[in-house]
Amino acid sequence: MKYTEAKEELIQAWGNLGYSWGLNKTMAQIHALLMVSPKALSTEEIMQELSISRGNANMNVRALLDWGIISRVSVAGERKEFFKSEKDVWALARQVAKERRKRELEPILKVLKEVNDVQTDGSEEAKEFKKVVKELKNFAEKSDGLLETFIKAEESWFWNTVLKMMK
Amino acid sequence: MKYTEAKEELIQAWGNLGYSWGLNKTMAQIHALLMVSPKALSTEEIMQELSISRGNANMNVRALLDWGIISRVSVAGERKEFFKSEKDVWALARQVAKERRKRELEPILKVLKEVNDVQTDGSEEAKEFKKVVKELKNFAEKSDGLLETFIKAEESWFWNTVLKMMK
DNA sequence: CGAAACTTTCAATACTTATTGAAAATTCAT
DNA sequence: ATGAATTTTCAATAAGTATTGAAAGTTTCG
Repeated sequence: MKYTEAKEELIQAWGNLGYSWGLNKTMAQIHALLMVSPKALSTEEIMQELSISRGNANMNVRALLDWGIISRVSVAGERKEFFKSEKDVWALARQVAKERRKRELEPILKVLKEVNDVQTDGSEEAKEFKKVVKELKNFAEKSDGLLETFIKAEESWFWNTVLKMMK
Repeated sequence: MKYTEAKEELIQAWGNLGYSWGLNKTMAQIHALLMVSPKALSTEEIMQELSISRGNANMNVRALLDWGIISRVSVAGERKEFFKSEKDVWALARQVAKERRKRELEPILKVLKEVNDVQTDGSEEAKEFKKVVKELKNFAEKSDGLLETFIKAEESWFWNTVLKMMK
């Protein structure tokens, strides 16, 4: 397989994966592009490589900056901005986990806490409801704890521990 | 807070969470409804409770059956089908992990393997590309292993191990 | 300051995905 | 086999999301 094809295919696949990680397709593709690029790229170059419009490039670059997984770079003698990706996959995963925790887990935890002290009228429905909420809350809290550990963990420590788990 | 409100809110919140787990909103809401219901529900009842059409209910119920997180139930003396959810949150999480592994991780692993033996023309771009692919592949494989362990694990063992990790 | 270089915004529009509801297909008791 | 009960399908359409591109805004430098 030739390099250009391979690059194309990787960007495509990364686009799909990123999508299921909660990014959108273009966001994930820009990210993939910056991942495999040895130098920082300008908006122009991103537009070119992915055949997307200026507006699209701009919006998604900013979203990536928001998520904290790419950063701005100044190039001496150049007026325009360049962007580079965090290349450490581990750091990237942590960042994504952090964002998703904030965006997804926290809201449901809030609801579960609220809903937990519902007034039970003694009906079977209400009893079942309470029971389920309690279990969900327990699970969500444990997951939250696990995620937090992951987010704060050092790479080597984490994988060592995980490897032990997997034995 | 009253029970009916609480139920409403939980279904809503679960809908959102489910969505970010890769289900769609209605799928997740049907699931939430079945989770909190002490008895199995018919398509009619699902339509009623969530104010959705027959077709929509049918399609999403089937998708949930496909994912293996709800099941059919026969009720003596009734001709129509009833559905109930797996209520064990843990089993549910495992099932979702399994599906997502199949749908998301496996395809990217395939691409990474393909793309891994690209012919490097010696350019800096190609070298960087190879390096990044290698790292991604390594990460994806480790994640895959971890997921597999999770999918196969017993609940108590898993949380015990995780709790140790979190110390 | 003035104007070229560059970035951001956003209304219009294209594209994608979800939903409806009625018709077709299936199931099942008689 | 018949037909009532039930489930499934699917074309039409609604709703949601992403993308464009040109205009407005900002920055930088002579």
